[in-house]
Amino acid sequence: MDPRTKRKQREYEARRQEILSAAECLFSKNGFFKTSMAEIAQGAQFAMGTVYRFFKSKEEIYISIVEAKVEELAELLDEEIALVKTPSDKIQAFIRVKLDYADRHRDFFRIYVSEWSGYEWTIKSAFGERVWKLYMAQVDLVADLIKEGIRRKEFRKIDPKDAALALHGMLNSTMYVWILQAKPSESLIDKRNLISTLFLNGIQKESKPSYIRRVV
Amino acid sequence: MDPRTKRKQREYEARRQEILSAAECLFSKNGFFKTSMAEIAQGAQFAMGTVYRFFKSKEEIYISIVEAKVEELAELLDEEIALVKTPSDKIQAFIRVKLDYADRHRDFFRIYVSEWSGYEWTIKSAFGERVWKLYMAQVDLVADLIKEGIRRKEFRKIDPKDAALALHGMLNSTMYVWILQAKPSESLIDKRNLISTLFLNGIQKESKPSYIRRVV
Amino acid sequence: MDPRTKRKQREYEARRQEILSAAECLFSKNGFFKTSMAEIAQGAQFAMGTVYRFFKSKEEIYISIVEAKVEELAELLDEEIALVKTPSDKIQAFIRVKLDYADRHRDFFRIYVSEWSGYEWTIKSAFGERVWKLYMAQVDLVADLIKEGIRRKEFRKIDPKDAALALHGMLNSTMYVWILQAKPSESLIDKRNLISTLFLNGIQKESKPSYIRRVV
Amino acid sequence: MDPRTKRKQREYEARRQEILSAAECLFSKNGFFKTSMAEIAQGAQFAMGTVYRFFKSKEEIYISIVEAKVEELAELLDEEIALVKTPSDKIQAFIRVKLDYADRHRDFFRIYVSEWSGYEWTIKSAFGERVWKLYMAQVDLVADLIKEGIRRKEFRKIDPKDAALALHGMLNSTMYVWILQAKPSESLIDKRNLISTLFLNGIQKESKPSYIRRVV
DNA sequence: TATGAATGAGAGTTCATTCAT
DNA sequence: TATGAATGAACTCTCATTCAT
Repeated sequence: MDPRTKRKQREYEARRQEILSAAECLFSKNGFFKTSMAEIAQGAQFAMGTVYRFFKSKEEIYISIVEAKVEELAELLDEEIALVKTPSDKIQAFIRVKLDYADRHRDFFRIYVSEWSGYEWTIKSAFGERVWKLYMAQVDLVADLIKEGIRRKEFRKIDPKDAALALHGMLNSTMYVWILQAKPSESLIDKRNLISTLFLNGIQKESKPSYIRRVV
Repeated sequence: MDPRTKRKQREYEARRQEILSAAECLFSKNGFFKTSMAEIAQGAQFAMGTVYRFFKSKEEIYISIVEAKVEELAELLDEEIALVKTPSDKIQAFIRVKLDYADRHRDFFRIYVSEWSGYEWTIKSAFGERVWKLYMAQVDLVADLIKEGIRRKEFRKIDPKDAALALHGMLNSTMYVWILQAKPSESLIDKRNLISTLFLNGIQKESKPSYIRRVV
Repeated sequence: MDPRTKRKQREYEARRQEILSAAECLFSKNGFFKTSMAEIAQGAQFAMGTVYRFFKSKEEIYISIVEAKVEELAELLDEEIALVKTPSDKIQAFIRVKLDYADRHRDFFRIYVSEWSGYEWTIKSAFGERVWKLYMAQVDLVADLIKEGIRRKEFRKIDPKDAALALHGMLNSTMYVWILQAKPSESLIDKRNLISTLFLNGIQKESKPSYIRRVV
Repeated sequence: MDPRTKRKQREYEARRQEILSAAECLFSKNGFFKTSMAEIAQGAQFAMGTVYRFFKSKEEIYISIVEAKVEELAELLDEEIALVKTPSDKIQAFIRVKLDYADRHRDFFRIYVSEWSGYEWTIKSAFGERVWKLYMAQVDLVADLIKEGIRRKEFRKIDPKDAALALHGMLNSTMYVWILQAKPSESLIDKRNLISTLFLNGIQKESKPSYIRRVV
């Protein structure tokens, strides 16, 4: 490819990222509705018209932020889950990676949790649908792990989707309250053992000795 | 009391309710920001000025809806929990009552879940604080039940608040997805056994035979 | 006349006065536009509908206040001016009575000055015209005194109307600044000698020894 | 400076002036409260949002009009007063310049007089304070001239501030009535001699032959 | 291509006035 | 006659989006 074109593409991407960064910070602080395009443009050091060259609406910026991060998270989850064998271990990895990611992207997770259960009703668009699908893909990922666990007789016969949803909720509410605390007394990652234990004990066969590997 | 005054009070309350009803429906459908006072007034069949005789701002309407319902739910929870003895049974009652209430107040729970995890950042006011406290009171209620269970050696030694939060999340995400389905294939109350089993197995002592009473 | 009818009339007048009193106080404090009918009604201890039985609009209340007081002042001026003989003395009496009246009706004079030169452009009605005529009648009263003084060769040949207007302005600005002071260091009546001296010296024949009687 | 930037500044200033002009006309005709932002925008041939790019509130427009003109007048007064020597001449210059300015800025003086004595009670803000100070600076300017006249034994021993206030009032009421006349039979400047004579005779030492220079 | 001034519909809120009780 | 709840037009101000430069 023409190196000139390449450089242009790189620059384009860089500008796009700057806008997303500025917007992420503002959305996280003030919410979607109380953040204005003027603020986003100023935060990204661009004129408003320029912002509109990259995103056709405020809504699209919002969706793009969520999409990018959720995709990144999805990849991370896939990678880490692939490293271990048993469904139990995979679920533990899932929990660990997700909490860790939230720990490191606090700003974004403010938006994430909010989107997951708050804005969905106010942002109805093709994009909203796409984000929703990404979310549900995460739930389905866990559901599949549970299904495999049931097949292996490690887990009890429960509805995999419902159980996956429950795990999602446990993680979300935990993250939510952690985010609200101005100075979290403890790292979010410390909640990992509680959630792992709680969830795995909850779905494992009663007979099976509940052994949760403690990760240091 | 003067019967005339009484009737007036009744009428006042009736009108107030009509406004709250209309607003609840609209907030539930479109969210707080995309619902206008003009829509609320029209929905309640009143002039805008009339709405302002009952509520001094849009925010107050919102808060009133949440507060009233959350308080009602809190009372229901208290009552039902008092009817059974053991922490396990009380937690099961908690889950049942909450899912049942959501089943019967679908519109409101759209707002409830939204508020619980999305709204806090955009509306911070004395009212917002009050609602937040009501939410946390529910979490604390469960935390106390868990504490008691731990004291009785029925539950494992876990952080009661964190566990309570996890249960809250499980319920919320379950309700959330159920609400999003236009025509729920099954009643929300059917999820009760899954969540009860999952959560109680999760927190109970491993030695103890996990016995979840099936409620018919 | 039927004594019953009489009592009714007395009561009617009493109610009317209560409304005017409350309104005067409020207009004086907050101005015409920032005073609401609800406040006036509440201040007079009546329902809003009742206020409208006595005055057909907020504007009419405003005008009525001004009219009543200006008429009272006009009568006082006539009486006091009649007690002395020379144009000089009459003018001094005019100044004294007006300042004294302002001293005693501070609230009203806030409105008076305001009306005299502020609100006229915002309140255009038949009533506004009437108040304007009352004001100008006061100017004409002084103009006539000056005319008489000129005829008697006590005053110089100047335009009586213009001179009268000038006196009006001197009084107004003096009263205005006095009213604005939260705690006037001195009584408004103390300004009398300055204004009398200034104005009479200004219009008297140069040859004539300027003798201003000092009133104790 | 970059010529492009310069042109932009010029255009910005031009637009700002257009808004101020339209507002001045409307405020003068209908008063502050009965003039709506929609009318101002329409009068200036702009969209409402555009008006708000230049002024952050209706109040700020109002204040800006008054401030700009009062400052211009203040400069004119300073200049003209500096051209003559004696306090008497300076006071005459003051009167002449002010009447002349009113003659040429009729619309504004409607607002000026109104503000001077009617507005203070309804708009109390940092801006209002500023305008009030500008007004009082004019009074103080005259007060200083009178003080100097007293020191030179040209004027009688009177309170300089009170006398200055009286002059202000004479000018205001004269201007006010002139403004109210739809088609003034005579130019406002013709009142100059009356006011000068009246005021200077009023404050000059009796012994001193009253010599008022007639300006052609 | 980048700009940011201009747009104008629409927001929440107020309040003089009316009228059923 | 007295009430005060109801009205709804009008208010000030915001901001996502467009487009001439």
